[in-house]
Amino acid sequence: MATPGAAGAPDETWTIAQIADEFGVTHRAVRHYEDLGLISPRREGTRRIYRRRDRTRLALILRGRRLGFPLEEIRTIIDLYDLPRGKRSQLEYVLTQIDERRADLEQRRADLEAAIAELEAWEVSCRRDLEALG
Amino acid sequence: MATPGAAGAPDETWTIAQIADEFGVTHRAVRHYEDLGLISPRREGTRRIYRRRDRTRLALILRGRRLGFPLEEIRTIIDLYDLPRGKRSQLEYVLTQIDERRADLEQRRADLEAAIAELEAWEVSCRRDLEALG
DNA sequence: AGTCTGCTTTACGTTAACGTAAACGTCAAG
DNA sequence: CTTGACGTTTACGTTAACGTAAAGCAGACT
Repeated sequence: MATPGAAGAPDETWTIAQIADEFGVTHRAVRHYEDLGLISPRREGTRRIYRRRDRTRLALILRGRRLGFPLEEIRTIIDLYDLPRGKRSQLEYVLTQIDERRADLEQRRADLEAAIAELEAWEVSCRRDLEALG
Repeated sequence: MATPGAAGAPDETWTIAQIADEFGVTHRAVRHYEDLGLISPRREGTRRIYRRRDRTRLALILRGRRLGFPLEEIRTIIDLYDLPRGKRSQLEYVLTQIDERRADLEQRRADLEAAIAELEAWEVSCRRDLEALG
């Protein structure tokens, strides 16, 4: 679509404007993520070339951001994905990291559920008051 | 406990150090929330006096913060709690606000579930690799 | 009286996550 | 060949959410 070759080819590439547009962020933001080492697109001369792997990472970054994680923390998380997991010690390290992350996420989930439940109870009470008014 | 009167009395009060300590934040943070209008403790002379209502608000603030909401947004939310909900128009306004908030929270929940599911799948794959190593 | 502890205001400093110009390269179209 | 459209680096600006002095009051202890 963006480059020659069959649609959906595994070596499809995009420019910075294309992915920024597609993900709804600015080029500045994308370059910022690169400065912090969250993505590292290839270069064609001086131009940045984004591939599927970069898109995947960007999606992870944005989700992490929506969840309120600081970019530095997001970096350590997605870096874990690329860690060589051949040796036992590395696997065990990844597992402990996963546990930490999950504990964090579970805490967030608890907060979320509480907030949602509160909102719903509130809504019910509002609707009841409304009906009482005719 | 902190002031004369029976424990659990509805007019119990606390100093800034006490609530800051109890909620695990700094006095500076608490005063910052006040600067932004998120809490407004009574004064005894020049000293701030915190009551149950302030504690409730602080709890809401901190949960909002854990959820990654900006303080300004948190302010508009908890201000809604104190809105007079006598008239129909006010009730309807609150209901629309509740809907907006809930849509936001549902989005976050989706992100959260996705992240957790991903982590779990990853963990399974790691454990499988570990077993393969003996 | 002196000193400590706890609280106060005022105000500048800091970090994160970009925004926003400035100044320049480059390739295809007019 | 000049004009755009798009890309690049460098660097200062901005907002949020506090941190961190600095300097002073007020009641309790010694």
